[in-house]
Amino acid sequence: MDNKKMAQLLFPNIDKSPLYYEELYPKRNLPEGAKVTRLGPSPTGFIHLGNLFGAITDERLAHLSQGVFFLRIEDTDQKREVEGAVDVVINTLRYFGVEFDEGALSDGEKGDYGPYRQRQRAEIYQTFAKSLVERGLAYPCFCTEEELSAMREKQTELKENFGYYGKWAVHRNITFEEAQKNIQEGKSFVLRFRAPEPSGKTFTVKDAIRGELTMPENEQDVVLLKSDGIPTYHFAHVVDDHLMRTTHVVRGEEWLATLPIHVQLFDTMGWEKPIYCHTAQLMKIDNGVKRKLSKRKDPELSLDYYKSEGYLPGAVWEYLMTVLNSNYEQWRMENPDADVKQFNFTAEKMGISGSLFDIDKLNDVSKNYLATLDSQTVYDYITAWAKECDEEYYELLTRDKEFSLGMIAIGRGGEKPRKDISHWKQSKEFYSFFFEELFRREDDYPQNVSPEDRKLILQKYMESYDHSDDQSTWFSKVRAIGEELGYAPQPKLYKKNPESYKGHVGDVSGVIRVAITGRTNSPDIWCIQQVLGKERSMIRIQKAYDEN
RNA sequence: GGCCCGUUGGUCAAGCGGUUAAGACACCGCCCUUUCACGGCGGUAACACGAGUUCAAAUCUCGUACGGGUCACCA
Repeated sequence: MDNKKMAQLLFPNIDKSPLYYEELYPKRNLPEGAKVTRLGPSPTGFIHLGNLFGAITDERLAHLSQGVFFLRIEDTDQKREVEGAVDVVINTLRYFGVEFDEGALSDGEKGDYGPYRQRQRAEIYQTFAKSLVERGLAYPCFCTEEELSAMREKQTELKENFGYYGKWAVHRNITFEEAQKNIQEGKSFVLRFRAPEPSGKTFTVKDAIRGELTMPENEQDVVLLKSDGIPTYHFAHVVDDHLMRTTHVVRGEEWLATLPIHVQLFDTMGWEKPIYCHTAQLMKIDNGVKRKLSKRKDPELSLDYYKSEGYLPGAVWEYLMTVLNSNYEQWRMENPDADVKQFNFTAEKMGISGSLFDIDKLNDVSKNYLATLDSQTVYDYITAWAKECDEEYYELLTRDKEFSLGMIAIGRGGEKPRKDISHWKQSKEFYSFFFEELFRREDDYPQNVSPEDRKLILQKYMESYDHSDDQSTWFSKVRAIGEELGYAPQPKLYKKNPESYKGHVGDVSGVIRVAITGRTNSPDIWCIQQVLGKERSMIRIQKAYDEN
């Protein structure tokens, strides 16, 4: 009877019963095997690759099974909340192609299982908390922060386990009268779970990624509701994922340690547990040490970074898929043109040890991905990116669209497309010589060619140049110029008899290449000249001639 | 410190008691080739260590080492 009184004392304003909510949020009517997943970011304004990693897992699991993927904002910690962070989360995820079926949206909510912002669910948590008090499974704790840290110090001293449990749980057996007195004195309290007496027992759960896990039962009297009446993650997770009828909980392995709490809570509530999928952490090398990606230390791993560098969402997906599912690359080789969504993504194929984030691999995947796009598509993406991130580049790209399209088209399409570009920011570097504003000589002329010959080559080149020559005519002229000056028309000839020649046609074209592009390495010169136009090409040759 | 998770080449990784221990990225060499890129061929390079179980162990068990996570009125 005391428990009922206690419950009423603690939650005088709660008048609904758990049953009310059970009926309000009935089981979902979904096809057999459909998975319900959720992403539960806290609105701190920082969203990183790890979040996307999890989001993709959630999204694939749900949609491959005709299930539901929803967004729940876990804003139970008011202190850490950053203004506008919810929109940042939603917009960033949308940019990266993660769409939710229901949940919190920037302009409201969608779905029948809301509200989807945890602070708005306070009453729901309190209803279930109240029922736990009634059952004698939760109690108020009036310890202050100071008292708790003093306790912790003592535990350290005595080398006992930290925490609020067993004999350390000072308010565990608080009486109704004591509680009433404290409340009347205006003391604030948290609601703690009354864990079973320490027994040393273990239990096992099946994790979809890790298989069978054996862990000790929880014996900590964890906090269910904070003094402001808002739940901790543990309680919110259990209540929400039950009422929202989540079937699969995907989260990072840092949650493994608290899994015993969650399992115990589900069991005492008498609810069916979701299937847990604890993903491996994305790691990075820092001073030779492999460590978890950290929000504080790794701003370059925030999703905004990839956006601002101009990595395409599709490319990032492609990369993440190779990390997420070990058989993805194999599948991709067999299905080069298939949509990534056709891949049969499974939790079982996910790795269990932390993966290092590999920027080289991302770049490679990204190059392959971008090579499959047509010029117009690339133009659209690249200008959209530049508009937001690089005004100068945007101006250059858009002042003559046909020109830019021609530039992008070089080496694109066909059997063996060039793979020069991994992300848009880098494309500016790559394309720089197409624009007078960015053009400069970066490399030296070929060593084999003397300064005198250099000048002669450029002169003869100008004299013989005809913009309407096709590629092979053009090249045979270059060859002829070289031959006249003593350069082998074929590299092979030169290699056979290096003494008989000054160099070979590659050296001759190298001079022209440096004159036109400022570099020793570039796409095909003829193609570049066609895009540049006769006039600009000749100006560059002339300029190089004058400088030599 | 307690508890939990992990450890296959430089990186990502297949592997599920018998394999010459895949593949991808990076690197190197060769070929193709006017440079580069693309493409093709080839190469260097790995089961953390020690016991045990077994005819047989990268695979199972136990220790050790190392790495990571977690022990909040944060998620």
